Amino acid sequence: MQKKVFENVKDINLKHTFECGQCFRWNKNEDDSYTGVVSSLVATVSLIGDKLYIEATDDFDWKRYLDLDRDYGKIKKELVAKDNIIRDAIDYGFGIRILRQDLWEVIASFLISQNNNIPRIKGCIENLSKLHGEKITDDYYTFPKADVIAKLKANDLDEIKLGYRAKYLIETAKAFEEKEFDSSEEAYEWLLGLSGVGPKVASCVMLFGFGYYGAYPVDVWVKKVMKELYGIEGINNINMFAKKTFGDYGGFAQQYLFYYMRDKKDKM
DNA sequence: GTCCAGGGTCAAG
DNA sequence: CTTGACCATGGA
Repeated sequence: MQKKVFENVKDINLKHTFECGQCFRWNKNEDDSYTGVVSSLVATVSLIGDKLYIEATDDFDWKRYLDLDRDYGKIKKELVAKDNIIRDAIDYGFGIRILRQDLWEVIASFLISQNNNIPRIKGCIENLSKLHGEKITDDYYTFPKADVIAKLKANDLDEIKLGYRAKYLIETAKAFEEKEFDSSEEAYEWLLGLSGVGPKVASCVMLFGFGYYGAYPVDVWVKKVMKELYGIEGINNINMFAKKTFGDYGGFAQQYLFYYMRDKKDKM
């Protein structure tokens, strides 16, 4: 076991970060810590005061993964300065941090997410890992790599119950490669060429996989929050507004708004 | 039984 | 460039 402690950590809350819909493999424990699979390790993260404790089966760059070097206080301040409406959403999910996740896992996960709900997405991903990932400990398996999925036939995924998404996953696994891009536009166009990847999934991958923080993924919840809080409808109007108002911080703004809208409904 | 979920594809207008 | 039927699955 590798133990690490990060002291004086600000602007982080584990529930906000792990349950804001950006990741699907972290689960809450009874003591409010979170256990999840990242890369090829299992880790448990707990936050006590401003100290972050991490216990993992292997060494890992947690500072990068948890984006600990970024000043989220500054980002929140600038967002509120440009748009007063987002204040409630930021107060609600004040501890969100955007994780630096593995590119392939993000592509595959959000491909599965289409027209699906988060509990079921998590179930699909867990079953996919159990069936085709590598065993780490008794209960935890790695997310299967693209070349493993690429070798499968459609019926190899039957018991995962991915529905029509199964063929997208295999086709995209075949086409996937770790690539370098000269610009974000080029990366986005490459993503749109993948099977089962449209504007929304590609935006999520830009944000969560490539770390392009100007991305503003629009799903049913963001549509809802844009209509109810801003009175804006239509994908083009939403995109224009987001670019104009949030600019390079669009991804952060989107996460606060998404979490606010989606989590809040459970408490009404 | 109907509606909905972090939508995309494809054909038609 | 936009619109709409269709796509599997399970929970509400």
